[in-house]
Amino acid sequence: MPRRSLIAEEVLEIMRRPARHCWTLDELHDDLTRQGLAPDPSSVFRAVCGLERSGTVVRVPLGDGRAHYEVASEHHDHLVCTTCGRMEPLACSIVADLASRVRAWSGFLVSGHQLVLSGTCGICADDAHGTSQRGRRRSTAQAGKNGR
Amino acid sequence: MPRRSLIAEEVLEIMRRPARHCWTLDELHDDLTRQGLAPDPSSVFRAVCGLERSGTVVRVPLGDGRAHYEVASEHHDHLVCTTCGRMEPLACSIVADLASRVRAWSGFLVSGHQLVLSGTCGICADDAHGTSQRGRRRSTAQAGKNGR
DNA sequence: AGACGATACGCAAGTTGATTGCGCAAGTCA
DNA sequence: TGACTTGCGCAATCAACTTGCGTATCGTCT
Repeated sequence: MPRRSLIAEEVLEIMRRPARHCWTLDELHDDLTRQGLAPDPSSVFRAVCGLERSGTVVRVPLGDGRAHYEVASEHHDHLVCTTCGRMEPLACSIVADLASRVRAWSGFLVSGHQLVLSGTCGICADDAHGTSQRGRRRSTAQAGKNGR
Repeated sequence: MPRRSLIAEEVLEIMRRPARHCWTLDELHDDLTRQGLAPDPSSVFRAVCGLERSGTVVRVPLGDGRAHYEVASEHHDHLVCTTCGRMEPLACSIVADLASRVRAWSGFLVSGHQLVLSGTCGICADDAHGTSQRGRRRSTAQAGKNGR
């Protein structure tokens, strides 16, 4: 039996929380630190690596030059709100027929895809219009985080 | 008048060649070196930065942790062959109706997207099957270039 | 033509995020 | 309990990108 790793367990529990959908190593490390554990970044990295190796979490290339991780589940795509920075999963069935269309179109055999949609999430759109009479949940939404 | 930059001009000319569709800084630097110029990598970086700032080229986040650049044109998406490493542009109209579907589906206002399809290109699929009744249109496939 | 200011570019160093080596401590198994 | 394995902190390394600085060169102005 593999020896249990405290950090890996905590990481997994953090990642299973619905508050957020996708984590960078940094964010995980911050969360762990906030919880009282103050692990070394390398330990977080190793924990996530282990989880990835075991197939529990997957790495999501979001195109911002950092590694993002999420718990493994049905393949899905991602919506990134450019206003609040939140990320939402997007049922991938919505692009399911793409493969066959592409194949017919160019002979390319699609075996996987990575789609990231950016724009404004419902909440932020409401805010912008001032219509916002709604219980705006907005997690720790750290805004921005653009530019490298 | 801005002073002309030899490197930027060469970079642009390389990127306009049809042989390839998407370049990393390294690849550009290699090509330039092969041409006899042997610029400093930082100069290539600055040249590309300038071109990007002027809107002549755009950075394409391909999710492999490196910066890829291509000449700016109509927005399009990308097909990456996992066998030969080639990258092809994919007319983006093929995912054009996605935005409205997503909006209806989740209230998310899509303003942009980045889609990378991976799989096997027609050539590699033919090769694998030996069936090679290739009539498939295709440009100059240069192989290799996987791995990090 | 010569002076001058701005820019390109090479060199070297710095930054950032990811990854690895090493050694100690703690857990597991026999 | 002793040997072996594994988790984890610390520090170092790596890769890709980015920046600072000094010099060479260009374009313009007089």
